[in-house]
Formats: sequence, C-alpha cells, structure tokens
Amino acid sequence: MNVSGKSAKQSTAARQAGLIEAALRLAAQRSPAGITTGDLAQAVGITQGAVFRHFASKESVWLAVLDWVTDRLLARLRAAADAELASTQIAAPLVALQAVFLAHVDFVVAYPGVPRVIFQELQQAQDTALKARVRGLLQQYRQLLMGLLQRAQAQQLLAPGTDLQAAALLFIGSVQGLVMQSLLSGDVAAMTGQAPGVFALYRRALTATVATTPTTPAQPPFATKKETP
Amino acid sequence: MNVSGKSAKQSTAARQAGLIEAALRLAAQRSPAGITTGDLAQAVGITQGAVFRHFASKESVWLAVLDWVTDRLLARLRAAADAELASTQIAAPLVALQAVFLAHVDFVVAYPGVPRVIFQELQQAQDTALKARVRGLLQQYRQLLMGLLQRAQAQQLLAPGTDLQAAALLFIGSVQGLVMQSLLSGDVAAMTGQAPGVFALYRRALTATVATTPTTPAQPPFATKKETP
DNA sequence: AATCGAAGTAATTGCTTAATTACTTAGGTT
DNA sequence: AACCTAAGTAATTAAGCAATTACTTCGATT
Repeated sequence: MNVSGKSAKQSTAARQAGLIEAALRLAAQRSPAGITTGDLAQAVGITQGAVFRHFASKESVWLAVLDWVTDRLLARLRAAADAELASTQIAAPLVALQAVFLAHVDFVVAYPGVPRVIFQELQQAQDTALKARVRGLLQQYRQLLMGLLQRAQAQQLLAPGTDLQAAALLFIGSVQGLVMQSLLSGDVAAMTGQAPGVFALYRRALTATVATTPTTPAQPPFATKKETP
Repeated sequence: MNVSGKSAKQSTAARQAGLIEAALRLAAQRSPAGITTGDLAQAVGITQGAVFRHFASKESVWLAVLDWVTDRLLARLRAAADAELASTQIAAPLVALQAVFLAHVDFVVAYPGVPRVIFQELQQAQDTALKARVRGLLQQYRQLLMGLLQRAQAQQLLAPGTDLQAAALLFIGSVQGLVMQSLLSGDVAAMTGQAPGVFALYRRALTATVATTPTTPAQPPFATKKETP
C-alpha cells in the first residue's frame, strides 16, 4: 500500500480485470467511442501509458470487455433457464423463457454500459474483430432461445405454425425496446418494472389463438417471479 | 460547370441538402462517430473548410440530418397509417399498424444509415441537443402508435386488458430486432422478407386468446401488402 | 461592365489521443 | 541482502480532426 491507500503495482491479471470493470462503468455514463485510454487509466489510478503494460491496444481492451460480458451474461441466462426447466412445472419452457427475459433485464440494470458497448461495435459496417465478438454473443443467445422455443413447441405450448426464427428475433427485439426506452429516459432501473408487462405480451404472441374451454379465463394465471438479486 | 463536370458554387440550401444526404450515405457504411467533416466535404466535392460555410459546426450537420429524418419518416408512417384508416376495412387499425410497420422497415432499407445515427446519439448519456431530437422523433412515433392502438381497442380488436404502453414499446422493439439482425448480417434488404413474419407474431400478441367461432380458422386471412417502393 | 456578397480554397491553428520510449521503482525469489 | 523482472511514470511522438483565417473566384444585380 502507498500513502493514498491505493495499492500500487498490481499483477496484469488484476489490472486487466480492473480496466474491464472501469470500461463498463464509464460506458454506463457516456458513449464508449468517447472513452479514452487516459480515462481508463484515471479510473483505476494509473497513468495513461501504463494501460499498455496490460493490453496491447485500446481495441484489445474492448475485446476483453466483450469476452467478459459474453461469459457472464450467457452463464446467467443459462442458469435462469435451467432452473425453470428442472422444475416439474406445466409450461416449463415458457416459464424458462420468462426467466431468461427477466435475467437479461436484470443484467442490463446491473451493467448499464453493456448495451452501449454492443451498439457501438454493431455499428461498424466492416467486419472488425469486435463486431465478430458481438456476433458470437448473439449467436449463442439465439441458440439458447431456439432450444427453449423448440421444447415449448414439442410440448404443444405454442400456437401451431409459429415461426420460431421470428419468435427468437422478437424476443431479442423486445429486450431492445426496453433498453432503448431506458437509454432515452436515462432511467435504467425502470426496466425492471416494465419488463413483466412486455414479456406478458410477448408470451401471448407465442401462445395465441388456441381457444381454451370457453368458460375458463382466457389466460391461465402466470406467476411473475423475481430474479435473484 | 467546371472542367470535371462537378458544378461549383452552389447555394447554401443546396449544399446543406447535399451534405445531409452524404452524411446519411456515409453512415450506411461506417459508424457515424467516425465520419469527419473532411469525409463529408469529399463526398460532395468541396474542401473541408467549405463545410463551415453552410453549417456552424459538425454537430449542426447531424442536427439537420435528424430533422430531415424526422420529417421524412413520420410523413411516410402517417401516410401509411392514414391510407389504411381511410379504407372501410374490418380491423382497419390493425391493418394500419401493419402498414406503419412495413413502411418503417422500407424506410430503413432505403436509408440504412438512419438506425446508426439514432443509436449513436442515443448513447450519449447526458442530454445533448442531438439526443433531444431523437427523443422528439420517438415521442411522435409513440403518439402515432398509441393513436392506432386506442382505435383498435375502441373497436374491440385487442385482447381485453392489453397494456397499450407495453404494446407500443414492443412494436418499436420488434423493428429494432429486425434492424439489429440486419446490422449483424450486413444485409439490410433481408429485413423486407422477415418483416411480415415478425409483424404477424406481434399482431398475435395484441389480439390473442379471444376465442372465435370454434369451427372457423383461428386467424382470419390477413393480406401482407407491399409498401410503395 | 463594374460591383459586391456569397461560396470556395489552401494553409494553419490548437487540441486530443493512441502508442512508444527511456527511465524508475516495487516486490517476490533464491 | 542482492537481484531481476514486471509494473509504473513522465515525457514525447505522430497522426487526425474541428474550426479559423486570409485570400480567391464565381455569379447575380443594378
């Protein structure tokens, strides 16, 4: 420890983690394109040049950020899905979809910089390494969704003839709609409140138009469970 | 006309229009953040400094771009909606929603730079003038949607208890999903083909679970009309 | 035809930023 | 305790960019 209480000389692994965390924290407050290596350095308490002791280039910082996000996000989403699939619930795949939806929203609320970084790299038209990472992330996301949708279809939980590709796209789009709203209002936390209503609509898109017993309520009660904090 | 065939000395109004068009054209190919005043100048055949004869700053170029987009897009969407509302159709508000959806997709296909510009300005966390324009655009968009949704609700076309706010959000989100997909694949034109399927799902989210006459097909045939080119 | 303002150029200014370099310092290993 | 590598600093480099300036040229108007 030095005088100011900040520990000096950390290992590259520790510094990389710190810089990744700082990058995401700064991205929550401003456009990732405007974040400089000097900003990152200041955020972790080192000088600008020292950043390059731990990353070969600025681009490789963002690559590491995307890897971090991919690992953490997908792990959470898969855990959320698996927890519901394991339970012996009726309509388990649909409940799992809801759990994934809410887990995604929670993740964005916890790390508001994530959508900004994703959008930033998505804008590059040419196929940069960063954009490839984003593609990989969304690729795995789509696979997770397709798996759940196929299970739902196999259990006759979906309206016949439902386009699964379109359903996966609409799922991701519905999250994007919430994210866009939060970017506009600046109130990320508001997503948590809006999410269940949006998912309820999405769920109706999947399960619609199969007439149930005429006297029963049109929609069976569907618990909105809160995710793990 | 000068030697190279390029006309020299145009009026400020003409140059502004040219620069706006160039900005959107360039934004279709790379990130708007990376577009310099030199790029804009080159695209219209003047020098970098000459840009400032027609715009006070680089920011004001993007402000003009957003104004241009707002005017054109909303005019198209309102025209698409009004055309369907005027017809004596069953479920006219829902058909109008579909027309707006497809018109929006067509607009993005025609001007692929538009989503990039929107995303770019949305990322600024602090409330810049540019972000305010985007907010205004989406504000008007949401009003258009809410009007159509309320008409649909008044005509009992929606499932009872449908959350109209969530429905508007999901509408915008479903377009975003398509846009995101096109940004990933680089194939904007593919949106046109995917759009009807996605809207069909969205429509089911609105109209779901009201059992019709048991023997009739669950969903009445619903023509997918192509927009004006 | 002379005039004058608007549009354009070429060069420059001032600033920012990623990356490099030469040098210094901390701290674990033997 | 001496040593050596990895982490850190301070300063510099080179490039890019928005905006300004001094000057030139086009073209409509009287």
